[in-house]
Amino acid sequence: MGGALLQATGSVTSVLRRTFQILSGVGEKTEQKLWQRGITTWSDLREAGDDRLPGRVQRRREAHEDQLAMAEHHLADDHTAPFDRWLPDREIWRILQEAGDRVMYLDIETTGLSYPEGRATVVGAHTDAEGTQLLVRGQDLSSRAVQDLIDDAACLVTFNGRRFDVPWLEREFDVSVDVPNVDLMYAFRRLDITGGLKSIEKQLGLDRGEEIDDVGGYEAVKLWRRWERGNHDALERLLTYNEADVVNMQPLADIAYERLKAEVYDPHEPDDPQAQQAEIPVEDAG
DNA sequence: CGCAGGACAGAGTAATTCAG
DNA sequence: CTGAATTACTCTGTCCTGCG
Repeated sequence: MGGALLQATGSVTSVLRRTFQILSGVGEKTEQKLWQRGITTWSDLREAGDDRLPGRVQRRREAHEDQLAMAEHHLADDHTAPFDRWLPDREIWRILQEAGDRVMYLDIETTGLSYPEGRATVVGAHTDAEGTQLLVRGQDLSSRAVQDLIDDAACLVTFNGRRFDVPWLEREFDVSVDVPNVDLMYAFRRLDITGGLKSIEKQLGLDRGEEIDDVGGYEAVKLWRRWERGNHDALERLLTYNEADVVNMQPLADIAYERLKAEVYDPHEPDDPQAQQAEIPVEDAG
């Protein structure tokens, strides 16, 4: 695999640093056009002559330079938060690789679906750096603890968390969540993989321990009630369940990232004279 | 069971391309 | 070059989803 090393230059640059949709007036199509013309990184864009750029990009050059400088600046400081606002929602997954081991997989259990009748019972988080932390109501679950947890993250990964977990935490614990949130539900929906977390795990062949295979969301509510009535095992089971959720989200996120990258970026890779891919159709009419 | 917000469709506007 | 046709982007409004 001698030659692969040279080509690997391309894959070292994360998708986020190939992303032009953070720029004004640049959407999906314009970004693809840039990629196909061999302008694949931010520095490519800065160095490209006007003759290689679509008109709408030429005309916005000054604004784009400011926007790129801003993006570089935030990235250098590990501030991924602004990208959550700059990127169209469907592309927020591109932040994932940038956050490295500060990606936090987050999942909460509650006593029901609606607030404020329901209350959070377990807040579970998993990171490569810290492992799994489970905050339990009545023990170590507090606004402070939740805020500390979130402040450590450069990026959250949740399942339906944009609509459930994160707004819930913001309301019940009055925390501010100033980090991007990659919601795997939407990432997978984009890959035509639909269903709940457990269903998707199954579809992808990920197995959780069989002793909690049958635990669903509503079961988590009942487990908490049993624990409140004095059943110690019920809490153990609930915690095992929550931990499985946050731990399993990591491979899910990896799969989603790789597949989305393959779907979104790879088909628009520029023709590389060193890597003659015979199957790239040449259909450029201009 | 309630909900925020994502997908999708349609309309309106701006930019780009193309024929002549 | 010009005007028309095409393409891209943005905004608004509906519908629908999976969370415990």
